Amino acid sequence: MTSYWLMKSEPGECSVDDALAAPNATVPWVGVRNYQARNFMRDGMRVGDGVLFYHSSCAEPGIVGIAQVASTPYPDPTQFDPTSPYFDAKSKPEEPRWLLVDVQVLRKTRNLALPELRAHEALEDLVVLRKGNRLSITPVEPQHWRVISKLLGSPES
DNA sequence: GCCAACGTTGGC
DNA sequence: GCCAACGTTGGC
Repeated sequence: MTSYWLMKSEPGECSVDDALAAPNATVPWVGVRNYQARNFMRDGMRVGDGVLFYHSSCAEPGIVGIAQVASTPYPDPTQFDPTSPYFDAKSKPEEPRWLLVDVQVLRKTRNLALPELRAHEALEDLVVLRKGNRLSITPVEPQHWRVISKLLGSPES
């Protein structure tokens, strides 16, 4: 059973264009340091799950691409790198605290920005639209995925 | 820069 | 376990 997710990335860190430029349009989703978000990657995601690629902390936050989960979970290497902003001194290689998955961009879309998302009643309960939501990874209900796919103009399941 | 909302930390 | 203080996220 395929699940769907929304994953936030700051375009200054890794934009959808950056991801597209990577080999196989695939990037390791480094830097998640929130347990709930980590647990979604560790326990919830399967290879092939649908991903909405979202730009956050930028001029026009919104959904900018369709992607998929492209690996099973594995340790985020940046947690062991003292020069990385994501370094976590309390995490040991024999017991990694932070896991990630690879994400492959399938296609770039127009920017389906927040005001447009909010304008659709069918997306009222989309987790990322909920007030105070700060989670960088949130599950997406199948009906929300369908609505968003349609808005993005894809021949989508 | 502001601020609401939430997560984490640490004293007790 | 409680909770105040603090830090972070992220839209505006």
